[in-house]
Amino acid sequence: MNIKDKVTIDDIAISANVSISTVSRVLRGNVNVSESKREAVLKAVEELDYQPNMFARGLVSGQSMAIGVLTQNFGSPFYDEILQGVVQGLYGTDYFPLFADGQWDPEVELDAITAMMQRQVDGLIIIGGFVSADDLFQISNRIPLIVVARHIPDLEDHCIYIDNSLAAIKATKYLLELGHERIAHISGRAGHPDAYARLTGYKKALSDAGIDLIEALIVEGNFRRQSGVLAVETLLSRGISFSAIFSANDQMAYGARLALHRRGIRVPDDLSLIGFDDEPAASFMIPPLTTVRQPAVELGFEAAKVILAHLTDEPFSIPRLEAELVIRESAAFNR
Amino acid sequence: MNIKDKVTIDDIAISANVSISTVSRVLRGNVNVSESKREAVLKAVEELDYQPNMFARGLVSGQSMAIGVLTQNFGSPFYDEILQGVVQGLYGTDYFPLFADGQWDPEVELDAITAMMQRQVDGLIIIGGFVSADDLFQISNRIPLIVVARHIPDLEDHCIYIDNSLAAIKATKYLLELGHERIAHISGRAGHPDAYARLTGYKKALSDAGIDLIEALIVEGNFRRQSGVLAVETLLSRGISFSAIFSANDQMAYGARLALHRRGIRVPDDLSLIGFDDEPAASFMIPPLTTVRQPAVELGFEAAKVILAHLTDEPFSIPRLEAELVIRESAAFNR
DNA sequence: CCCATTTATGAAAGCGCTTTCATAATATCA
DNA sequence: TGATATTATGAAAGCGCTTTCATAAATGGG
Repeated sequence: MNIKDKVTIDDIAISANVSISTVSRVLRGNVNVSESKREAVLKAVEELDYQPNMFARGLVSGQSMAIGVLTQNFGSPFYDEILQGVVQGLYGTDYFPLFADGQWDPEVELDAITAMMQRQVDGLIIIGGFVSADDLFQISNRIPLIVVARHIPDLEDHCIYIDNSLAAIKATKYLLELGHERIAHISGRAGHPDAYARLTGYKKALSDAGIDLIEALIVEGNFRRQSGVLAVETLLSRGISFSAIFSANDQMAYGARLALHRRGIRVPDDLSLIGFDDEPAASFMIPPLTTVRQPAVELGFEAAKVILAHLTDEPFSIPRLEAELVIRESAAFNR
Repeated sequence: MNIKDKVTIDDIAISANVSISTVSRVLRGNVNVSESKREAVLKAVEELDYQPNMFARGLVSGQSMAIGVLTQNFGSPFYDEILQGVVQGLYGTDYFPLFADGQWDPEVELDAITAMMQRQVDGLIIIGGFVSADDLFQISNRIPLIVVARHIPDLEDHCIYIDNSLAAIKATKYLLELGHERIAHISGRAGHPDAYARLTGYKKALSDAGIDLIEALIVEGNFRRQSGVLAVETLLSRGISFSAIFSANDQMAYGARLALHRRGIRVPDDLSLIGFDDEPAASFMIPPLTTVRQPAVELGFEAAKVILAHLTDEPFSIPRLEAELVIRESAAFNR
């Protein structure tokens, strides 16, 4: 058919023997066009395999029909699930998602946001990340913005997130109910709000139960698997006894599990282990991991829906989602 | 500063008291402009926080400075690693990746490709997928195209992939060397070329070793974890003895591992297990999974580099990458 | 110190599309 | 049947930018 040279609206107009205005009209489909011309145009479009140039279209309409989606890392199960939610939420609509990877680095994130805004995205979904609240605030009054899995007080009605502290309380409480008193905690990356909230929840649950906090039972991880093994090594080397571990995410729980395995410590017979996130892989851990489920897909899905509502001026409200405990086999009664 | 209304090149021109031509020139930076005006322009750009409209720029230049990247599924570790490679390969260049998720569905894939082409991407990287060779061929002579992790005979010099059959031979051979003779195989999704190639390699290795193929030792999976557990159930229910399993990917190996765990079959003591891909999580399986490593990140990185070379008319050649066996602890001598 | 170059700059065209505006064709009603 | 309201259609403007073209200013050589 056509080799290389792009087919433009002019080609269609000529081929269908109408003006470009008419071509545009049948393509947009919102104005009256006689049946005969409509058919002629459609036929020409078909024959020449015409694909409208979104740049030209966007330039005049001011809309790109694209939504920028900034994730932190392709390959991070929790974030990937949110992404899937966004994909699902946008599928079948006229909007196309433009994804970017922030690499856990505020500078890269900002670059990506700039690049997306230069590409005239009609809205922005930012998943987690470290961009300052200030910057986000600036962005939010330039373009519809939804922040997922992160809570920014000044941007209350732009944030879809779950209460991490509450979720951590659920996890810790469950361990408490199983009779564990000396519960270790592998915390998340220092300075990360989620890490902080989960740690806070852990402490709260303990104090609510009237149990004294033992600082030596807390080890700092960075949310990555390897830091889970390191954490267990550290914990063990401290020589304090404990019967359960609450890990601030599943990834580190896997690492912890491996370290325990190497030491011949059985889970849950000798030690109970509980994670956070409920990644798809969690139910395939040996033994299947008891964890706190974050409704990741829903988070992404809702974000897509809310931003869509934004763009179409429909009313909407930020949904409030909650984490729930998923009981599997990695935690058992203390004995 | 500026609330909502977009700053255009005209605003800069007025503010810097020069013509828009001059503004454009200092921004593009390839023509002489007097130092004083250059500074004035830069200052205005800074003050007004001007961000060029890529649509306008792309419309006239015919270039979008964007590269479309089609993956199959955000959250699929192997694909995500390739994506990371692409991100790394493109980082710091003037090109921005536009990602799309094909959802393992040729129709969705085609839609995504269309959407990206309408957005005038300068090049396309397609990772795996089911788009017909024919369609890909069409695409390839419209736009620079690189296909990753898939081999299409007619598009030899557009494909970056590894020899899956050879890789499967390595895995099977290793099991053979460990003294296993009755080796089961959990194959990948029916109709998938990689699945077929790996199955072929498995058969080849057996026949090379003079071992008769036992059809009942082959179970069909679909590359997902759950199918791994099903596969083991099926295998076990067939009542044939076997001392090792070669799974066509790591995901199914995890599933298999869980099923084995449930049955109380120890790995590797009672049964050896070997995977394919070497996902990041593989080394955290209990026990750490022996597997065939696909150089996923490199695959993506090279794809980015090759397409970049394409776009800048630099010479390049398609790199040939190979899989290698990663020996960990899930496979042991047969006894 | 004058004429030929070179350099800096603005005006204007044009990228592919949408949409207003004007006009021609057609339908509607008293 | 004539006047008016509707409907269909093309011409043209304009979206924000890059780049050619033309011109004015600066430079240099004899």
